[in-house]
Amino acid sequence: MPVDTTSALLSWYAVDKRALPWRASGSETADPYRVWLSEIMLQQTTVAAVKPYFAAFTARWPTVEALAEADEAAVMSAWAGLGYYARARNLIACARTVVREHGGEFPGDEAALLKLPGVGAYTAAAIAAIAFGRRAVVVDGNVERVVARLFAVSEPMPGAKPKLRALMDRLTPERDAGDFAQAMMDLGATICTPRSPDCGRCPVASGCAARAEGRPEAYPVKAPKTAKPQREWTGYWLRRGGEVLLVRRPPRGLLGGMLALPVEPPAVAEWREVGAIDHVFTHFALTMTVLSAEGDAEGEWWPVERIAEAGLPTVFAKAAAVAAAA
DNA sequence: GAGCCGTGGTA
DNA sequence: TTACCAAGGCT
Repeated sequence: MPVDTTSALLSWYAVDKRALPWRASGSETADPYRVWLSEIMLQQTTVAAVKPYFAAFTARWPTVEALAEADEAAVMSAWAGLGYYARARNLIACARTVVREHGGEFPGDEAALLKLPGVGAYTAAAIAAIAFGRRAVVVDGNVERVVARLFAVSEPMPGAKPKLRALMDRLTPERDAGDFAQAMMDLGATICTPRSPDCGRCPVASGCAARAEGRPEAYPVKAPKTAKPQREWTGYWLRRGGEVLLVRRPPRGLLGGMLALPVEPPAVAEWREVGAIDHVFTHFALTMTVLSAEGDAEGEWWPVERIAEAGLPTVFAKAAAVAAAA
């Protein structure tokens, strides 16, 4: 390579890194709690979406001890709208594990981090490197894309993952592994983007094999995706005076543990159709017909005027908006 | 290993 | 509008 890719990226990052709320500035030491919280929130989620949730969580629960003592329903409600709700369930379990089994201090070892709920290979490596200065090979979607382009890896995903990790291992320095990982992720997020990489601004373009081939956006190679099935649900808006019936969904699976509208009919006679909403999940598309009635049943009764504070997942927030307007 | 698991932004 | 995509983890 014409330039040392690792050194060039570290130099670029020192000057052009993004200022992010969970990122230590200047000579500050990264707070493992904030690094962990941000990494969990950032899983498959954009920086822009995470920012307000990170601010709200750190204001309300400034330490892992505070989060460990939090009411579970309050945490689930605070997470509402961010998606992938298993992350919130694991967040609580992880905070309690850190307090109970690690004296309230996050472990610095990658292997110990990997045992925590909700912490997988990527997150364990990221926390070890960023919050504890350990050398760890951090591989996320950005890293896979950047590395696939740097080396023009032609093997399709996900089969190429081991090769991409080995290449990242080769690039990762002994010191500054955390900065290097964040440099790779910043590069992937801002310059080496999926659809239209801005090679003119890239600090390592001269060493990029995909750039040399002329089609950097062709990497990483991916297999075609299958179409999403369409599903139909019915949502029930049961009113009792100024209140509406909500139910707690089962602890696992789709929207697990979240407050929701019933999707099985409460035993009420006179249902009236008030509208329908469309929503797209990761693996299926949904049309939900919304029925309304007056009556009584078992569950949590919530004031209709304060439905926005209930912490409903977006699909049910849409349905509630349709029903409340009818 | 492959399917499950949300949401909002972008082209 | 449709399709793709984002600092993945769990089973």
